[in-house]
Amino acid sequence: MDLQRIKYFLALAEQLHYWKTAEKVNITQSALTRQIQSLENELGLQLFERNKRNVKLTPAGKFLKEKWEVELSELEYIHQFAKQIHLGERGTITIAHPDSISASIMPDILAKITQAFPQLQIKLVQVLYENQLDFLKNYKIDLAITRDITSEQGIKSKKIYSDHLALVVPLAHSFKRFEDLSTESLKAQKFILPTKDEGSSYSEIIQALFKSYDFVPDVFLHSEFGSTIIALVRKGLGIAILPDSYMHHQSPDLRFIPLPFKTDILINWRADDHNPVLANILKLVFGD
Amino acid sequence: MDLQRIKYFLALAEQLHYWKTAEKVNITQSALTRQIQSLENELGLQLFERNKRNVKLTPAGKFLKEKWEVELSELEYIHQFAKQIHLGERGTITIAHPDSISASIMPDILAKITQAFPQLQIKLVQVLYENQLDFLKNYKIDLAITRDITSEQGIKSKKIYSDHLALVVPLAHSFKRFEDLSTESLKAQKFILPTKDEGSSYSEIIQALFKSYDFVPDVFLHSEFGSTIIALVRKGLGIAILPDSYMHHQSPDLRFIPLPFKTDILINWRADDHNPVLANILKLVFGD
DNA sequence: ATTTATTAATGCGTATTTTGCATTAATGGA
DNA sequence: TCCATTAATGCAAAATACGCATTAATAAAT
Repeated sequence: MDLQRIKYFLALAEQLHYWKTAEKVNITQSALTRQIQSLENELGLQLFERNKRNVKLTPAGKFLKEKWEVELSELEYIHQFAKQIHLGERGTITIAHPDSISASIMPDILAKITQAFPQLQIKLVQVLYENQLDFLKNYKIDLAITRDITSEQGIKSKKIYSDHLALVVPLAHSFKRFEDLSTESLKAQKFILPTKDEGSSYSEIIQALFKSYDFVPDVFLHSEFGSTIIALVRKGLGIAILPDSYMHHQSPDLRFIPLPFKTDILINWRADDHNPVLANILKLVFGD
Repeated sequence: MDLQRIKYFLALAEQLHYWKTAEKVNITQSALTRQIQSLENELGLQLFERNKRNVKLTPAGKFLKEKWEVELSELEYIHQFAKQIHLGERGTITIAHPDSISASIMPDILAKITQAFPQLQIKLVQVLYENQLDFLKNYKIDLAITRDITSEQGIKSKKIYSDHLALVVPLAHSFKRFEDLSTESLKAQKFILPTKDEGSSYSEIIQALFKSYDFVPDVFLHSEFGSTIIALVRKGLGIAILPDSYMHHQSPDLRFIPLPFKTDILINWRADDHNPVLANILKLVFGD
């Protein structure tokens, strides 16, 4: 059954006149007659009660007019919706990102996305560092924003930002500026650091930092969660090293002392992911 | 857009394999390929992500699979429903009938209808005698059961039943049997009779009855409603003449004395009414 | 009663679309 | 590197849809 036929039927059901209807839908009266006839045959019922003079809907025709009108407009809506999905204007994308950037570049990225594609549904999730790539490969997330470089097969990555590491100390602490730091003064500190992850490029940078001062830090606590670390530093339990993105989190009683070490933020996605939503987002993020 | 195409799409979306699907839906792989292609063109989007080796739904395709499945089954249901309307198995019919038969032949008729066509919706209405034909012609009712013969243009009628008139008296009344009646004894009675309607064949029969006894009755009250008349007789306010169908109404303290006058019950409908529901009901009522 | 105007159905030739067959081209696995 | 698999495509045949002209039925006008 052709939907076009149903449209012809609806037009005729409105006009109840073959000639006028045929003209309106841009076919000849003969074609219209046959379209209606074949529609009737296909359904095995009569749609119109007609003689050579008058056209009138049968009860079944009246019923179908009402139902088909609804059904067709539903279909039209569905097709529009599908088109939007095709164009990547509609759909869902799940993004994992580290806590550190949730107050710095994430708001910018999200603002850009929602402005360009207001119909998009974005799910933000927190994923442990070690799970990020697994989740990406297993379609649990579509986009992973990380500080780690990966050379995994089938995953594409691109740097979108880089920030400096910073030493985080309470306001009252004796460290005020970078120049206050020395191997001696650092050795005396208790450190709160991120979980040391084998092969994580982020923890390698931190290790490189300590190596530049040529000592092994006294780490009394590891945590994967920046906000936990910040809370502990604020309580005076130690000092930390964090990306200076955390400065954007409101922490009035802390001091961030920038260090000459940079940490990159990368965006990772499946190379074979053809979801148009992803393509749009990547275009948006790299576009300018 | 042909619904058949959508069915092909759904089959392929299930199998994700052109050859197997083509075999299943009884066309060649080449035809299926082209059907999907033209569907994609028509919608302006891609349904499958495919190379020479694998077939996979795109996000839009996945969305449409779900939606179309629902929509198609809805359409199928609608078409079945319409078919039932066409066959007169489904729909609404409005019937007017006199109060007198609501406990005699109406239950039989209604039982027959609901048994044969359980999906039918029947509306019963009470209409004043004088309005019956008007309502019928103006599509306010579809079937009028009356005691009056009509020769109205465009209305068809057929007798379905006839019952006797009966004299209705309180049990204590001196009239016990038909033989008790005489012109003299009748003259002494007070009568409660139906509204005298010009040209109504029913009131003509009652007039004929009195003429056979050769007197003019003392009518102290007219009412169109049989149940009102019965209530008045029970209170001892007079005696009445009613169709003996009223015997089926529970009236323990009344006596019905059958009279040798018959009154017909007719069923009336519009001659140009092609509603299949009507045809079915007429067939049922006259069928046996 | 007869004529006229209107209008849905239909016969027929043409144009368009769809189909099947055979072949091609791409791809994953041995 | 070769082979098996499988979606796409060229082409001719079949099916379908279309428009034109005509027909048949009917309501309105005379």
